[in-house]
Amino acid sequence: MTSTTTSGGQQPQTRRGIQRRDAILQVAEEKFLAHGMHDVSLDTVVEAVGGSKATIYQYFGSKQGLLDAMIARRCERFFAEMNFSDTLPDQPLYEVLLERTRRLYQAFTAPDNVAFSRLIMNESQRDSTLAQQAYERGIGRGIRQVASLLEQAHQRGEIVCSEPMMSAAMLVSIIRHSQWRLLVGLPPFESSYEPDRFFEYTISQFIRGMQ
Amino acid sequence: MTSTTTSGGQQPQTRRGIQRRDAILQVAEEKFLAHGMHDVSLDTVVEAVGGSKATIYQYFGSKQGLLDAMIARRCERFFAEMNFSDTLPDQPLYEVLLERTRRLYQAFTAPDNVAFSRLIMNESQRDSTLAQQAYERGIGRGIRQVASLLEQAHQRGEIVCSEPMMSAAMLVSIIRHSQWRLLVGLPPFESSYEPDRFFEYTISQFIRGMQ
DNA sequence: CTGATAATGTACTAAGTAGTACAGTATTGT
DNA sequence: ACAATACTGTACTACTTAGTACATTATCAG
Repeated sequence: MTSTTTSGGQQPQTRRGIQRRDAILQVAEEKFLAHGMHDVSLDTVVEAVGGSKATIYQYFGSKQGLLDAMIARRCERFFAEMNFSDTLPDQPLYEVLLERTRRLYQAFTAPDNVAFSRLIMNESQRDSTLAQQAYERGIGRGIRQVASLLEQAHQRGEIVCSEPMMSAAMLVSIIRHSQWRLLVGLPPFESSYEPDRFFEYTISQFIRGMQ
Repeated sequence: MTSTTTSGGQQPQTRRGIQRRDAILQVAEEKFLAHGMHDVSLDTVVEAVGGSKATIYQYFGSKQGLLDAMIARRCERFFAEMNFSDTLPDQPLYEVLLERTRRLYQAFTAPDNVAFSRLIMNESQRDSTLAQQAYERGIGRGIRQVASLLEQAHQRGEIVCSEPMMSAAMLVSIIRHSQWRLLVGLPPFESSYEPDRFFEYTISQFIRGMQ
């Protein structure tokens, strides 16, 4: 994850090779996210992308290597989405948290990211380091950023918050909860609330608890 | 899930058959939880439990049937653990919620149940009804019960809570969050808090938000 | 004890699939 | 244009594994 994707196979050397590698990753991502790694054979991938397995083994070394590369690629994109500020703007905390929560919610409940979470979680049984990094740079980062906002609001005197990480974890975990529901095919909230209504209510109560 | 486990294969007719069926389920459960269904072959199961595949197909019809029976069995046990009261005892709400939260936490973070959640989630890609039922009777039930407690506390005048389901979801989702962390091999909380300290802090803030 | 039925071990089949060898084809710098 | 090199299609192998056929052995009611 430090070096973009060196492990496994050789890097392509020609323009065509680069395009082929990208196309393979693209198709593999679709298939793996839709059906899970175990239920997608390399022959299926080859059939959809054209070419042959030789190319896949050339660039990725193994099926696992292909999955790893696909995961690394998706992580990059996802972590880029998560690039929020962690300095508290000059607005009421309520507005700031509402906006931040909405954005995190959007990111975590996008269908592709729901499927991606499932994949990551499955793979964590084989090797957990990947899932741990995805956690730290995904939801974990979201929590730390919210904690930072809370700490600044505390220093500003807007709230009293002795344990920003704990409070932030409480708030952000409701997003993960919605993701979990979507993962098993349920609507994102217990009753058929609109997200906005849920967040407005929740964040109100959350902030009132720190006053 | 309505009829205990009829689908798939034939029920055993002799005492020995019943014992064999149980032994197979026991071993399958261990293996499936530890490594995931795809990475455990029936030959592995047979090797561990003795006997032969013929017996498995006799009782369960297919590998999928064995998994389904194993899941049904675990669900029964898990749902029994979740059998908490939903009438508010004559104690401070803080005490009640703290106790309830501790218990839910115990249930959801027990290693077997963490592994079981992973299995359920994987299977939800193939057929989501099972995962949905597990959700509704597991964490969903926990949320509804907490909501009921909140509603009673509201009527008692101890708190103001216009949307008990929303508030309950906020509180209970932190337990699922810990489960998720354990699932990927991280410690259950962001920093190395003791569970009790985390819950005391969180529930205090949670209740203060409803006053 | 005995016949009927249930359980199970042996020995297979059939199918799918990860991974490879190698020859032929495209690409690219000069 | 022309090597040199990178790429890729064909055609395989080796292996795993879900599922089955059938003969043998255990169980049990009367």
